[in-house]
Amino acid sequence: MAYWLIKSEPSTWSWDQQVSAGEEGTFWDGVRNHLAKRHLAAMRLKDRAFFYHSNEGKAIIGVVEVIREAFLDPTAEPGSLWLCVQVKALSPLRRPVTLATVKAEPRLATMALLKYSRLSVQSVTQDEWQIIEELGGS
DNA sequence: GCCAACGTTGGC
DNA sequence: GCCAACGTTGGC
Repeated sequence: MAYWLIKSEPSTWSWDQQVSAGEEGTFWDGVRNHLAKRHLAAMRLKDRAFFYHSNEGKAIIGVVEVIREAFLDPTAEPGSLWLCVQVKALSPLRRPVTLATVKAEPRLATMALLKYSRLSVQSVTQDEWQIIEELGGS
């Protein structure tokens, strides 16, 4: 199983909204960056992703599961090849892991979140995943 | 093919 | 509100 991190501004799409979407989940659409697209394409059913609130919140707040692998993003211009996946909320972290906490943890110094702060779909290593789950209280 | 201008993202 | 990082656009 692979691990990811997806970002959303809570004013656009929040963790609470993701939870409200329930088992059906939602299309994770609107990604318009080629590296992010490659990550979407590499996602497999049952992969997990951290849900990160950017701008307001600045914290990893929950975990989602990939419930449909990459398909053409219906919100993209006709003819373009942007992709999206479908995800559903799995569980919140008991304690959100803030950006400050990630920065303060030496073992997370190489995380994409710090290095490529503007990338909206990032991959997460298994080590990073476990450390963040620990920090999040699970 | 280079690079300046500009728009967007996202942290502070 | 500012600004750094980065992607895109368009003139040359």
